[in-house]
Amino acid sequence: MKQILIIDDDENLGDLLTQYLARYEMQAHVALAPSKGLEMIKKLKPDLLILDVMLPEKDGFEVCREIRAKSSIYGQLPILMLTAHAEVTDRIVGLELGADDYLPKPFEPRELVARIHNILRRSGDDASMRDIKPINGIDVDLSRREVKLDQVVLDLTTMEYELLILFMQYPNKTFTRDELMNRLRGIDAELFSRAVDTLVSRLRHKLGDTSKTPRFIKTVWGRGYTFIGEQR
Amino acid sequence: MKQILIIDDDENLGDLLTQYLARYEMQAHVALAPSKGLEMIKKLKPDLLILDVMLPEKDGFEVCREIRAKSSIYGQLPILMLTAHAEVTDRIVGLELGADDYLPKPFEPRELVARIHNILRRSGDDASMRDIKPINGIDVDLSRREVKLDQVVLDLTTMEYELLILFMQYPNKTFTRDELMNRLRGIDAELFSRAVDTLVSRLRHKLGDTSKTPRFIKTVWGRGYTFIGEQR
DNA sequence: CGTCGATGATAAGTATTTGTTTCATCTTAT
DNA sequence: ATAAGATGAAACAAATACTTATCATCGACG
Repeated sequence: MKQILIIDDDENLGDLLTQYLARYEMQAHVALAPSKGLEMIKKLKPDLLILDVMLPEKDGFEVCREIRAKSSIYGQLPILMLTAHAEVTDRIVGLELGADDYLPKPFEPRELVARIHNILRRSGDDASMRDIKPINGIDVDLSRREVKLDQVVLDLTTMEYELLILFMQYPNKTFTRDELMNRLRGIDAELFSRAVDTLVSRLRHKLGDTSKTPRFIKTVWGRGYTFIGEQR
Repeated sequence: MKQILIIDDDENLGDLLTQYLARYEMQAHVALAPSKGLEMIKKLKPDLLILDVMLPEKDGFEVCREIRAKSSIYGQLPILMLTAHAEVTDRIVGLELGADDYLPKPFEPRELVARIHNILRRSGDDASMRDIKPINGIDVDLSRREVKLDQVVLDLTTMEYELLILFMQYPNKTFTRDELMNRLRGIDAELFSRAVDTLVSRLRHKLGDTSKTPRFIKTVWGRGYTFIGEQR
């Protein structure tokens, strides 16, 4: 489980984030002050740091600079900064500070989760960054975001790609529509529409798959969908 | 048995829900006002809270916020909110409030039960999430919803799957047809229907079982059916 | 702004599952 | 052995869920 450290003096926000991230299999810890935070980094060895700009003692920029400066101590810890205003953002991400990403407050929680995943992926440490084994003729190159079916490159949309990745990470697992929606969009989505079905249908089509005699995606009637792994 | 607390000032709805949930092995309690509700949480330690948005004293959002804020008192109590209108829903589930799910009124009771199960499952507390021991060549992976018979994956329908799970949770227990009906469909089923027999027959067929010399499901004449555990 | 591609919603058509009926077969009690 | 009730399973009917074409909407991009 990913360990996330949050340095933010807003205790309430910290709690909420902790709770929210828990749903995505991330364990969050909160430090209310930078000094405490730096201490915790050494102990916890978190996988990612969420850093507020507005802090007591010294501001987030300072903290970020310090961490980057002392990389021998803190390593290449990925950092996501929370900015109060959008204007300053330019400087944050660039060389000057070395943060990996930023997010202006107020933000959508799912947006945060998306960014976290992004950063972890870039830093090559995310579970979703594990290589994906070729299955049944489908070959995925995560770093290039390229999918080949029987040596032919497929042109997939974002959703289609994400869905395929998700499926291939858990071959033979039956996903309910809720699960798929949640994993793809980060929150509990509306169930009233056939959005998932449509998406699956589109992906199937590009994979040259048929619902009747599926080569890849099997419909589990009354439950959801399953990506067929190697059969034995 | 799961304890569900309902905070809703509509006494009628509360009664109906209580009754309905009872069929699904959930004991519901109703609090008509938030203050009373918070009190009852402490006493009852419910497994889940159903929270109406429209309430006297203060609205459901307030209550939700309060519960989340005082997690030291209320713990990580899962919350399902009932919203009068669908528009606000985005904010409910997200970080801002920390509810686990929402359901716009009016809703189908079935839908409610489904959501409750979802939430309880996510919070890792659902009985249906328990592992099932392999018995006599049948291996069930609940998280994947996968059933293997002698290493071969079986293709079961929802009802067949549910029936098998139920059987395997209580090997050697003789279920009457009523019991099976009630457990599988959650309602008092008509006693003159042979639906259970048909279902058992179909499951047997997929298991390669025969009623005469049963390997798995034994008919207890005049009573019901028994799933055969390990024999010694 | 207007276009284009991606995604969401809707609905008609189709497929699958599940319930019911029926009848052959089986069990048990006379 | 026979009758009465119970069960098994096939065939049919009803309920339910899925597929996909089509249209609407949204956001990115020029």
